[in-house]
Amino acid sequence: MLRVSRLTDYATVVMTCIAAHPADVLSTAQIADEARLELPTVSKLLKLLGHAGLVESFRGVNGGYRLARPAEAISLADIVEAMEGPIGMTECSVAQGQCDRQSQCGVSDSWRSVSGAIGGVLRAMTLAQMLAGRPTAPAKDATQVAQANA
Amino acid sequence: MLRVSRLTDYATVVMTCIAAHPADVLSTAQIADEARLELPTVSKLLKLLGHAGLVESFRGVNGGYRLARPAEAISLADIVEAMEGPIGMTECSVAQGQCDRQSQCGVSDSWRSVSGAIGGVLRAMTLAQMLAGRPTAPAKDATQVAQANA
DNA sequence: GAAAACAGTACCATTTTGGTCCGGTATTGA
DNA sequence: TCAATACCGGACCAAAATGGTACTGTTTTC
Ligand code: FES
Ligand code: FES
Repeated sequence: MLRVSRLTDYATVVMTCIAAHPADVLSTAQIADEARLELPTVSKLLKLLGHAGLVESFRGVNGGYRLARPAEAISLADIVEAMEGPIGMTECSVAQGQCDRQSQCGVSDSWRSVSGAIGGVLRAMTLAQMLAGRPTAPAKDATQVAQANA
Repeated sequence: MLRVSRLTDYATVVMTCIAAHPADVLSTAQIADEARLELPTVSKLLKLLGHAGLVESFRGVNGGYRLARPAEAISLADIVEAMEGPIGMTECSVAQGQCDRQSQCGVSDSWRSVSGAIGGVLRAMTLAQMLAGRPTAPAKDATQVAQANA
């Protein structure tokens, strides 16, 4: 179904919850409650997101998490990459030289091209736009352009 | 890694092989040989592609497969949908109402938007372009537009 | 009617995913 | 000082998806 993993979906939910309280440091329990997700799951998500530098963590009593940058400076691509690693549509295109067919294979260049385009779409969607929950104009423009080119 | 399944990758290889011989009806064995893939695997792929109406099949001696439409009229989106079903980035966005969080969840609209944009990118890449193996200008344009919007 | 070649389906091994748990460490504050 | 809070880093497991293969049936040609 060409889908993103469920954890990645949840990660966006968690990030919007955190972004909704820009001033506060929220504990995992608070975030889990607000996102309506299980606490251990949220904990795992936040570890990944922290590792990617998207959230800051604070230990000890009254510890928790906070966005590391303003929501405008965090894109959907950042979140997806934090959860799933680099964006590449095919195995061949990331593991350069692993596929013994690559020399004769004419499609790898095309796949790399569309991977880049999809990365662009993901970069165009910011956390701030997701928080607003509105139609998000830029992605729509990209759709129209792509369709016009087809 | 936000990747398409390996079978889908192989499907594009198989489709370009078939497209390279627009006049002939190729047997599964010939296609497997040309694509350097295992015969049973190619057989499975072609069955799927046939169901989706992308290739025509002919039974009996000297049977085989042929493109159902010209390569210019087959997009990467067609192939991906044939292999993986409808393009939707999240489980929630396809199974409307399955997710009990949907009412409070503010991100589903954003995901739907990017799913549409990504569908546009996939629709913009035709089999003919993949066959040419060249940089494929349209997808690049889409990338630039998306990045400009970011 | 024999051979060629696709159709359908069932099956299994492996990998990936989703989800949970636990011992360790840092911070706060009584 | 010391206990409570809360993140950190793993290990761990069950379930699902994936990929690959095999087998039986049907259609067409010669
Ligand atoms: S590069 Fe591996 S199949 Fe194309
Ligand atoms: S609609 Fe299911 S998590 Fe957003």
